[in-house]
Amino acid sequence: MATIKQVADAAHVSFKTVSRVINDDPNVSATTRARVIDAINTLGYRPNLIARNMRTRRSHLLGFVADEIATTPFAVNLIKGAQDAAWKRGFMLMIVSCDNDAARAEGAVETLLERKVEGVVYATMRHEVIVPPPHIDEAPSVFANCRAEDGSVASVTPNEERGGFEATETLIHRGRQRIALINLEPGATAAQARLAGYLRALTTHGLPIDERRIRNTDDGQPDDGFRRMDELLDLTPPPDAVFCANDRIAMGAYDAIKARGLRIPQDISVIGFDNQEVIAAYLRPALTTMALPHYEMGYWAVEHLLRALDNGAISPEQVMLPCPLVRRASI
Amino acid sequence: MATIKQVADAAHVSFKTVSRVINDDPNVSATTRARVIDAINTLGYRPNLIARNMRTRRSHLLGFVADEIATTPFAVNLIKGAQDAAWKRGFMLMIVSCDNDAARAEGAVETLLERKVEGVVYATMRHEVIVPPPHIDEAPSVFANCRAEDGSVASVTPNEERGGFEATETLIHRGRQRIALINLEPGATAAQARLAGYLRALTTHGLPIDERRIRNTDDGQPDDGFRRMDELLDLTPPPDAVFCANDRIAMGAYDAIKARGLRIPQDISVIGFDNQEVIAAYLRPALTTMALPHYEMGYWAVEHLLRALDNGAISPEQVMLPCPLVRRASI
DNA sequence: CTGTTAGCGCGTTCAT
DNA sequence: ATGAACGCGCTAACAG
Repeated sequence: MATIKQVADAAHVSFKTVSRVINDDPNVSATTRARVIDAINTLGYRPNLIARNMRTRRSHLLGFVADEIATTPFAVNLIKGAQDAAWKRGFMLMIVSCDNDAARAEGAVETLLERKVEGVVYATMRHEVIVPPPHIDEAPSVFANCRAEDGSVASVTPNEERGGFEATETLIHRGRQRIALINLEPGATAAQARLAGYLRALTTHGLPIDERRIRNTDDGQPDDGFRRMDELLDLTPPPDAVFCANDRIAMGAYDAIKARGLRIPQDISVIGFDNQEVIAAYLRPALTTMALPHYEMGYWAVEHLLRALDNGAISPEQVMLPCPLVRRASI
Repeated sequence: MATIKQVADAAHVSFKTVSRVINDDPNVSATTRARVIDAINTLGYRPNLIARNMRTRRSHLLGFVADEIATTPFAVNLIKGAQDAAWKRGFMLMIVSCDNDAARAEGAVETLLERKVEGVVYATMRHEVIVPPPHIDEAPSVFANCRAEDGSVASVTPNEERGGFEATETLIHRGRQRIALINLEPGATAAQARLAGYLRALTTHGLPIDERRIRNTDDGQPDDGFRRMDELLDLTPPPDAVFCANDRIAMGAYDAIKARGLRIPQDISVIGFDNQEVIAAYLRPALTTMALPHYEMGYWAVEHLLRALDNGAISPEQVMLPCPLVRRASI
């Protein structure tokens, strides 16, 4: 690999002049510049960013620590958003998944710090309240899709309550009156907020709250959705719409509805949550659902980090991003 | 951030001694070592890997370039496999997605090279034959889930033919005689091989090949699967099993089968391909399918890279990994 | 067992 | 407009 010095020799200038050319310093005559560029090309020279960063003490590197990266396809959008924001400013991401292993999380943060990342985003695959991994405070950091209990670290999370509200309101605007909710497993951070939004929508629109129409799942999976939907259909009168707190639940609900010979959306409207594409877009009829803003969260997290680097300080903002409605054919 | 020199001062030793302690050099007396470790801890010292790497000329960094990262959930397993293999050896991954943009791919490779990655894995989300991105040959590289037409670069891909063979054979062992195939869109690299495997299985087991039972899709999506399955069901006699060349096609086929009041697997067996979890595991009944070895490919790619670094040379092996059968309830 | 000197490839400071 | 000397934080090579 050619060095700056070899280029300098080839171009018969000092290596400092080469440095100037690389960094677009105007104080180089056109002819010298041309000669240097020529030498760069013939030698296939490539600046050594490691060396440069060591000197400038800026790595243009951001760490991205994910609690895990396997189960859901959400990671991908989070990363994509983060990367787009970083790439635009000439930053690169160093991504580590720690598979829900605290030791690995700590190790990841330490390694990233040793590699002189200028900031760290810590992302979880499920919306959660977390205790920050050790040492993460040694670099500017942002939590994506999760937040610290004490709000000490900047965070960006989905506005679940408003999502729940709008999902329910969409059903109400559709003219539905007996709207059921099949909620997530009670432990999930999002469960409470989505329920709260559901209740607020009913109240706001003067609809009665019927406890029998509200069900929890054990694990938020399709089998659960099937069973709960089946129970709801036994009610008299049965619901004319159902808000499934995630798309997998909706997937199971579809089967239960179809098994009774009912039609979606003519007999019953279904709305989901998460916009898990492979499910939502492919169900028959395609599922109307609330999208989780993963891409936007990743993007915001990195932008906030970059802003902090510009300003020399990071503000511990707690931002919530909307969950937009994705209209398909199920309501 | 404390430096090695500050630690040395605090411990009243030369900075070289600190260096020895950090690198587990045995030539340090126990008492000195203890004193140094003490200083390290009180100062919160963290070695600067940038500086170390500059000196040792080893970055312990691997580049991971993905053609895109958004549409399918496959990226995640590829990355996970790569990361696990890297982490085990103290390497980190620098991941870039270039969104099918050639310019971005070239830029990504250049940036990675400037950052002194010791090797690059280039991965595609769909099994493909590609022309290598420019400059990638400047570092040891491996293609994952794709290969160069001329075999000049090491590659690891799924054994699609054998997967197609085993999928079909599984159906045959189940006692099925009239096995249909709904294949991918004809342009897909995997389409030919999966078809070849299907044909070989029929031939091997002395079953006739009936052209009418072989259908292509336009885009490999559920709607397509629905239509093709519907056509197949019009045949006399209808197939008693169907090999869907991906799980999304199978998803559509399920709907077509159920719409006719037929039962899976009693009336007709369905086997898929890809093991796209959110679909395969959640369909009712759960879909038996062939898994794509994404994790394994990512793992192999990095291991091969690491082997090459150990050996000082990379061999352009063209490895194919098996697609294991995932038994569920649909056959 | 410990310390000294040199230098990795660059950018910064100052001189010319 | 160009160059020389210096140092970023660390390890290698050698000395003691």
